[in-house]
Amino acid sequence: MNIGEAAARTGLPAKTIRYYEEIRLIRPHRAANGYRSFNERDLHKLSFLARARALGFSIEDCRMLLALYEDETRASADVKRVAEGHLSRIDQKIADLKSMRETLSELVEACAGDHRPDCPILKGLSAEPARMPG
Amino acid sequence: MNIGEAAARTGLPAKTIRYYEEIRLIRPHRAANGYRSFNERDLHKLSFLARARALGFSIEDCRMLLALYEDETRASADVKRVAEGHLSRIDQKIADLKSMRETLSELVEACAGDHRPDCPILKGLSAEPARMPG
DNA sequence: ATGGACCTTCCAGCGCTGGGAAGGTCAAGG
DNA sequence: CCTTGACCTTCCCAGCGCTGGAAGGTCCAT
Repeated sequence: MNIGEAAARTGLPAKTIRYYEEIRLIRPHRAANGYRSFNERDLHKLSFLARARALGFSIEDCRMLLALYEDETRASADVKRVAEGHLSRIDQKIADLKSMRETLSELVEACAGDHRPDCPILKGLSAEPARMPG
Repeated sequence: MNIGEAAARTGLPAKTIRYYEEIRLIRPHRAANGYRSFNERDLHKLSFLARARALGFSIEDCRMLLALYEDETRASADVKRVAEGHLSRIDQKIADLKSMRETLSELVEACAGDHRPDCPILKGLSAEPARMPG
């Protein structure tokens, strides 16, 4: 099938599929007219990529996971290692965001949000953030 | 002072400071020899930017916040609106990451992580993710 | 005069698309 | 047979927010 149908069936934009081919994640055949030609195997790989990307795996993680997916002799430990690495990166991001959220919401709550110029948010951004007042 | 000292005192890399000038967030003077020359006001703005960026504000948010910071007649409501917008983006990101984390950790926990090829993580990525089995 | 630390500009790249131009190909309809 | 329009192709530019490197100018100490 052509790229349009592959896009429709995997939910990935055609642009993204071309990009995945460019970076050698997939290697669809070419028809005589030069069009990419996708088989069921390609579709599976694309769907796999779509799900892995939706879980936030980097492209390089995806490349590794796809290789393991295709390797019948893999050890599940190898897969698990990749996933655990990603999990800890997610945890780190969540922690960072929560910390930002904490600071920011304190500032927002302290701000009257009216017509006056006095603003704790700007004060907080212009001064070294004071530590817990206690 | 030169860019090196400005970098040391704000904690921002010199490259980043040059970039901020390029996108017109700051406009340091130039000395006769062509070197950028930073005054205290520039330093304050750079520190402000460093803190705003550390809280995850986008460059465009920073541009807006900096303009409000410099405008003595601002309304704190305008600042608050920017901050609240950012706060809700943070909340959305946290929610997304938590959702990823949830799915991923279920898969990781189900994986034996041994020498055998059987792997629930790969299975989960290759099949339509099953909804709660209940 | 020389060395090295500093400064300058410009160019390219990261991951991951998205947008759009310019052009080839195909199937259907007049 | 020719046109229309949907599809496909490649290529290049843009964006985020820097970051790296190359090539070269400036300054200061020795």
